[in-house]
Amino acid sequence: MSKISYSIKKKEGALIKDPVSLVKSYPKMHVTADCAIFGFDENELKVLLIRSDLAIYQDLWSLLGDNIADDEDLDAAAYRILRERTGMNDVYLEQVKVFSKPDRHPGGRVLTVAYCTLLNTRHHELMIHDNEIHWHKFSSIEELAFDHKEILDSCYQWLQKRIQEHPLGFNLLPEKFSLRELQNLYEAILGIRMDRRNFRKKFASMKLLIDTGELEDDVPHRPGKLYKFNFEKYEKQKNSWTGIDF
Amino acid sequence: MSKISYSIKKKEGALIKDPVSLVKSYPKMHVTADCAIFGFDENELKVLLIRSDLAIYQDLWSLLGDNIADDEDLDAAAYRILRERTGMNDVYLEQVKVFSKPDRHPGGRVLTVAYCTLLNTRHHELMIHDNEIHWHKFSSIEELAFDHKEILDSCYQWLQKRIQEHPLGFNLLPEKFSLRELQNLYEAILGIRMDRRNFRKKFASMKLLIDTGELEDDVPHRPGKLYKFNFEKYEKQKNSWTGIDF
DNA sequence: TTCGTATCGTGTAAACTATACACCTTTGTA
DNA sequence: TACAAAGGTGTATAGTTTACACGATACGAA
Repeated sequence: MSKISYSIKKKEGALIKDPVSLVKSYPKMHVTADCAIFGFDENELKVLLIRSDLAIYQDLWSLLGDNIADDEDLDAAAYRILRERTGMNDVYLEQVKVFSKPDRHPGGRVLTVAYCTLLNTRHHELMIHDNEIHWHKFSSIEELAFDHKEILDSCYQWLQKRIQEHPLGFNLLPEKFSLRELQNLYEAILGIRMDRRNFRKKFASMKLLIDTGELEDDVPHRPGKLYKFNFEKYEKQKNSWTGIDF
Repeated sequence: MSKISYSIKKKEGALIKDPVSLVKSYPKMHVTADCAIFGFDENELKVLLIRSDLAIYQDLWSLLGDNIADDEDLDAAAYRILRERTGMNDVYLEQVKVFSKPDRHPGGRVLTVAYCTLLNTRHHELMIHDNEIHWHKFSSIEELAFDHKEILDSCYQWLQKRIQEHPLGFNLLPEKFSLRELQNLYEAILGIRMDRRNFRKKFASMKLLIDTGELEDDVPHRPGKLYKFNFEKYEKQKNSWTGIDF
């Protein structure tokens, strides 16, 4: 039984009137948020990494992370990290999992909350000025500092699962995109090939795509129509949403 | 930008040789684990709650929780809480989400990691000796101490979703159970009625039920067959598992 | 012992959904 | 002008899900 277990409080018998001194008697630990920042570019899933500044992880890369400030909500901390590093505010971001192995950080016990972040690299690339930060192909990332490879793999699995339940993929694409780009994205993330006609039918039946009336203009072949994702309509119906299924 | 942001470290230029003093400079906070402990009894979903010992939450109940010890993994902490309160070791338990609002605890900032726990009440009821702890009907829980109602609701939503992807429900049932009990469980958790024949077909097609050859012996009508869940077979195939779908 | 009640156990037809598959069109480039 | 590359579309088949009904069995009460 832990030395600081709940049962100690109960032995006092009477109700506790001073929660502040109670909480002060509890142990504290370091807490960070780490963001697995995914982008999609040249038909490949990319991850934004920073060069580790710890000597023992020399030449290794790590996820972007930071401490949680004393009065800061975790989601706010994750948004702050994104804002500081990419300059962007309107980024899709979701909490994935806490990583808590006592020895996961060489500097002592640090608990970290993993966030999965999806953004469009084109939209964001110009705002990154730190040349220690780069986009890496997800498929060629082999080793990272700390337990960040494990965290990244968890976030990728989370993404694979989540993208089949909700249309998150649009956060990785430009505002206007062709159906081919959309299909390439799904194929890259899920690691499977799909039938083009069936893929189009599936998205057509969701009725969440808006035909912009525009065409691609930078392809060396017949250009496809450009669509926008109907975020508003999706927001309205997502409570009764049951999944996409590929 | 946060006062304790990552970028401060980078200004030093050279690589950091002493991660321990680096980490010591970070802020610390209190961290707990709270368990939403679900049971199933009399065709109802139940939750194990403890009477709050804080005066400001007098007459309110709360989830079972405790601090994380300095050298303790989060999952280990959740198991410890379960072991201390129910006496059980072999309980199904999964991390759900971190709750981090700065003002969620009246005694100061306490970050908590929510765990969803499933157990069979019959198997465990005798081992609970603390009379401040009771099973409550999930459907009649209206207010809890702290933000525990919000946490419980998140865990319930997690359970509803998860039980449609993986056969977790068996953790809430006795070792041997009838198909009617199994269906009652799913109907209670999902809040829907199902066709008995289709429900049976679905589970039959999974081939994860073992016919014990025994019959119910405490029902005032024709007894049903008793089955066991084939945990071993499920463990082997769960990596390639794609879902149940009700 | 018999009857009423509650549940058990089972199969099939219809509706729906997912899959496999091919051809002509459009654009750009050589 | 013809070749290369992808766009855009429809249909038939297989597979899955749903809706639905009846005889059998056990218990309890009269």
